[in-house]
Amino acid sequence: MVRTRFAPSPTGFLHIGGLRTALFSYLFARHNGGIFILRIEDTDRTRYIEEAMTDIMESLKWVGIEWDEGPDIGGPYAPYKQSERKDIYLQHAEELIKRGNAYKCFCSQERLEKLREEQRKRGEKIGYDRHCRNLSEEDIKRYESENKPYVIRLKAPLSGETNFNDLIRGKITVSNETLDDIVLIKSDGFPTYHLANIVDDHLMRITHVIRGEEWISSTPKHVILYQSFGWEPPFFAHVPVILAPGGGKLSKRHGATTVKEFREKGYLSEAVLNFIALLGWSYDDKTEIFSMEDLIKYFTIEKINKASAVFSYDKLDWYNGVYIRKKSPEELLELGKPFIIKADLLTEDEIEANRDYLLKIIPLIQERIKLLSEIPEKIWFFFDRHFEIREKKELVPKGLDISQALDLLKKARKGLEKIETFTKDNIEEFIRGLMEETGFKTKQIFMPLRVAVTGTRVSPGLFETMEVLGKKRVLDRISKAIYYLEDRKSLE
RNA sequence: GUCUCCUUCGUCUAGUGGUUAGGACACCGGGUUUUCAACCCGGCAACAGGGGUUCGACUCCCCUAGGAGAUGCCA
Repeated sequence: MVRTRFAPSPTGFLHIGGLRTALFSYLFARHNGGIFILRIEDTDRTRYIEEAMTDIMESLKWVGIEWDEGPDIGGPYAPYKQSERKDIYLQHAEELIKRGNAYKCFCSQERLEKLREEQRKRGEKIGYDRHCRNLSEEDIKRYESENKPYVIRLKAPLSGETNFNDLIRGKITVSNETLDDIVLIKSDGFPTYHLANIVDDHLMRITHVIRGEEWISSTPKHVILYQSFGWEPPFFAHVPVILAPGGGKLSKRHGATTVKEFREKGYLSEAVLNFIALLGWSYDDKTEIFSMEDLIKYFTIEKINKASAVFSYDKLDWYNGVYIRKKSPEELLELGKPFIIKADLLTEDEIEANRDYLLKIIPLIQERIKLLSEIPEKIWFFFDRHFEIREKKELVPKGLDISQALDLLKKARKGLEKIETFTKDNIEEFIRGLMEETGFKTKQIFMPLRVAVTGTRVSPGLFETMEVLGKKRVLDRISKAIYYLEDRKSLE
């Protein structure tokens, strides 16, 4: 039985890179009918952020990643929060000391810093000098009786080499001389990532460790840890990182970085999911659109790329447009609601009261937006409370003068008024006729009407827009434009 | 500095010794058209460099360069 886990530390909101690592881990488990576990690695209380755990869970759920065991739902190997498992790690570290594979180190942090500084200065390999590795029994006893603070370190082999087989990169070998005696238990009694992670992965029967490539250089030490316990290590797969456009880490400077931010900017979860799945993984040479179901069906580790991928906001935007166009008006309205409210366009109650109207508006803008957050700016003019002719000058397009525009608007008002059933087909029939009658070019006739009715020169199709607005609004707005032009008689 | 990993169009990628090196995004051009989109058609554009191995290398090996990560009582 395949068992994978996502093991974030709650030091901030879930990053898009973390989401992808979680996704790959999740997909692998699901593809193989296995179990996916969420484990919170909160062993660094100095960086702990209260809201982080909630955010991580909400972000995962948002894209449809669901765990079978986790801190909120428990499971056969609970608890799934490392701060609640402190004793387990301590016991294991002591076990290692007994086996002669770990030792107490009484070196102060000051000494270690000084040591590193000197090593750097002399251009030597930087790392712990194993000062306490062979302390005599008496020294240890003495320090202990003095209550001197200590950490527990792993005794790494001094010679030979350690290797492991990475499912993505193949065999990775390091010379043991380059290894350090890593800290297992900190002086505050909390375990480090290395210990807690290995102990939990073993205890929780994790079969495949799928994590970011920043862990590659730690893995040999982890392998030694497994060996020291006499445990069989799991399979490892280190997935490439996501880079910012131009290289380097993805940061706020480039745009959204946390899942929460993407959500708030108006990205759809399907788009984010589809996009990140294809960042470092591919199915074939042509398929671009994948649902979660598709991903589960097709996902294999072999198709994960070795090289890191650069994040492309352009492509994400394209995906978002694709998924927005797939939505029904009802769904899109539901998704757009928070954005409409946030932009102060309508209140929650107003949205409900205008539900049918909005459902007719949505299809008109659906293929014109890439982000949900663009909805308010595309539909504002449908609401009288906000309506104004924003681009008044455009009432009189190039090639027409004011009196011609006025004449046109008046004729249009008159004709539109006569239309009994105000449908786009009937409107079109009339306006086409008006074109013939006046002899004006299409642009010259559409633009004054478009500006009068929608307030700006960019809008959805005129006939559909008019139909949705309804006869009364259309006529009122045309009248408004006429009064404006008559009043001015000139447009400076 | 040392160690490890990585390297196909601007970007995401397909490719597993013999291909006109394919697709997608972006970009450019055209079509449709009522503005903006959407849509359709077309175009631009890549095997980091140098050595090998081989009848033949994008594919295998080595070196160099570039990039990334690690080098923490952070994960």
